[in-house]
Amino acid sequence: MSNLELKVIDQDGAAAACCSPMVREPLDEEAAVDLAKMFKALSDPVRLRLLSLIASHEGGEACVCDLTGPFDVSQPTISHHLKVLREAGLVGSERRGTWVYYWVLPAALARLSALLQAPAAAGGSR
Amino acid sequence: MSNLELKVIDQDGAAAACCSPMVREPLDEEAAVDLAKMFKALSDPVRLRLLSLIASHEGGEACVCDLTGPFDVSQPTISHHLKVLREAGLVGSERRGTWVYYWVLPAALARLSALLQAPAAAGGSR
DNA sequence: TTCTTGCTTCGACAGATATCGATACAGGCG
DNA sequence: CGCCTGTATCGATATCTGTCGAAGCAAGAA
Repeated sequence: MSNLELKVIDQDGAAAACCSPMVREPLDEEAAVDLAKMFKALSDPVRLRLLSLIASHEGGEACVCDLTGPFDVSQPTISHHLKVLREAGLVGSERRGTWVYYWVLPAALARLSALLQAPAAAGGSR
Repeated sequence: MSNLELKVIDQDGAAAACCSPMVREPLDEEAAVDLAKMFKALSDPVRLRLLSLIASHEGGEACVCDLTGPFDVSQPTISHHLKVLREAGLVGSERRGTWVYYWVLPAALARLSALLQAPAAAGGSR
């Protein structure tokens, strides 16, 4: 295997530096509790789709009115899921006049992504 | 913000090929349901620690007897969490004589990691 | 065989979660 | 001001989840 270290490019100087892959060393309990909250926010199909809708929306943000259409659930339920995503630190939001806009916080996703970096060829699967 | 594009270094040419980042295009419902199951398996602190314990264990695998010690929960509970991880496709297991061994399935982690690849500077965070 | 050890399954229960309709709040428009 | 629209919160409820102790199963030892 190459001797290149995987380097995650430092985005806006944030995140990604904090978390080496979990497959390299055991997580301590405190970190596990923290990370589990974020994964829990991702553990619902509606929230996953909301997140991807927001992220892939033009300008990187979307108002709630753009988000209620594609789903079969009621508007209060969408609002609930957005709150969960917000409280998990995965999205930010702001009211602008009549509408409320949501956008993804990339550092949070990057943190989780880095954590799950698999060793692939490294350790061998068995 | 900088105009640098975030480039994620291609690690060992593996994974990351199957799933483009969710921030690029909306997830369809079927994929969301499937992925949500995996994230749900990661949404518990005990399971996160179990996974990292298994992955970082010598040889890339660990028997259940190695996994019960570090936790405050009962052994049946550990067994339950291992089952959840297994049914989510995140780990494999095999009985070898007296002991049962678990190992991480790197492709599954890689898939999730790729999905969460953030565009960072690309779209702009707001 | 019987005993012991390692692990899984079972049954129960407390607490969390997803969902809804109803209601409240915030802001723009007459 | 009153009304309408967009969004959040409330209260209720059915389902899911994490946890336990007890019991079951598998494999080696005596």
